[in-house]
Amino acid sequence: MLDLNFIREHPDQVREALVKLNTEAPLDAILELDAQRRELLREVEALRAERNIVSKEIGRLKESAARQAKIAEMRQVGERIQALDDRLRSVEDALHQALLQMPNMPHPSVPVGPDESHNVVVRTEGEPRDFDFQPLPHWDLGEALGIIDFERGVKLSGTRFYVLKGLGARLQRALITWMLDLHVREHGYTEVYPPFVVRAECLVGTGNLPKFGDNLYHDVEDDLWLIPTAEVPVTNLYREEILPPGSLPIYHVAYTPCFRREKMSAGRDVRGIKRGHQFDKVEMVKFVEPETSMEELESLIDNAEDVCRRLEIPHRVVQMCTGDLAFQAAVKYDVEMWAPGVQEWLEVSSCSNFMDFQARRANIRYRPAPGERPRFVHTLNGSGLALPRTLIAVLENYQQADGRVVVPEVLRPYMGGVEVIG
RNA sequence: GGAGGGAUGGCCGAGUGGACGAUGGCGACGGUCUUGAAAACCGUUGUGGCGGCGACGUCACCGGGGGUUCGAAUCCCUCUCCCUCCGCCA
Repeated sequence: MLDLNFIREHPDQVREALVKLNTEAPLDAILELDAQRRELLREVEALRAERNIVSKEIGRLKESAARQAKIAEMRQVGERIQALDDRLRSVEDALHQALLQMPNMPHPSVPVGPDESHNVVVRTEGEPRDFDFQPLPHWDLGEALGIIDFERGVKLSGTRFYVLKGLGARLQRALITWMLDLHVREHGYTEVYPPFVVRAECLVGTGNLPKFGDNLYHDVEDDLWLIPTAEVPVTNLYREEILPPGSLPIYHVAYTPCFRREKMSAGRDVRGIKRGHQFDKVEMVKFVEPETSMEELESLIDNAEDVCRRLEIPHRVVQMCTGDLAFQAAVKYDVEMWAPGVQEWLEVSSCSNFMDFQARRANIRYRPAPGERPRFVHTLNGSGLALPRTLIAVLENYQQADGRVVVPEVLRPYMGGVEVIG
């Protein structure tokens, strides 16, 4: 959510940003509703002040004609307050709804462009391996090795579901545990195990609702939502809280499954395990002081890249241009691993600085020092990493001519010493 | 799932229609006293909206929302959460 004061004072900046984002939002409605709200507030508060004073007088007066007259007078005032309150409430509801539709403002450093074709490759690390044979895509490797079962996944749950089996399941579990250990031991994160279903408020807090409900699984009976990412429960850990002085920065890392209906991506990437309705992810979430958030973003990206480095898989960092920026993000970088089988760069991590956008929605504040006024924190998050795509990259980069897959060095202790799959 | 009891400030806890944004205690912070500390004593100690350059004024907030009333922490409705007992259960 944007600061209403900011919108009121800089409507032209906001309008300009919307053009850069190549999107639309109810800016004019917000300005209009805000003006109405303030006018109504002024009126209703003056009446309330009057009523407060006279009501106290009434309490002191003995029963008399004068007292009855004042009561009658205040009854009228009460009716006017009631009427104004009703209008005020509907204006505030409409204003709030409109504000929830407003995307974050892009950070000044974000390159301007209409769509993903204008994203910028910031750096590339590692050399793609030289193959003396034709590297296979993971779906062929996985099936041949008996570690991915697509058909039975579909039998159980429909399209975009699959089953990992044997050393395939083990490899994913090894990756998860190793990544968690890496972020906890080397990068200073505290591990969190959150609920996988949340209330709607949490999704509003992170920015998934109300705009992107189509992409979520919703249990109607209990009105709970399956999380699309650990970002949702972990960011909302401190919803409606004022963190005491000295709390920041907070670094959390969580492993969770993620559930996405993918209605918006129907038909894309249907082959393999790249895009499923359910996938695992290790997610890093940071709560920091506003002044530090851009540096914190750098180290967050580096933490994600470190996973790639240690797995010895080539990766690159891509900065999203304004037209490809997520609704909630002020800045966003993707980390992509090279996958030689499918011959593409796979997005294994998405690292964003939301500034105070989520903090406003979720009302997450901190107190800089004892006695000082609370301020909104800045929130950031980044995958560290998404499992299916990392699994793809491992399988495809470490495949041998005979179809077997070598286990990356760092994972062997987590694989019970297994060095080769197949 | 059934029955009952609760939710008040950082914490504990009083308050059942009018001087209550809220008694008191604890904690924290500042001060007096002291060589220093403790004790004692004094003081400070929530969040947000609106108006104002500002001192400040004003409105709202006693779990959330709605209602009754001239007036609500207090009465009514509703939702959420917590606790106790019973049932079921990995």
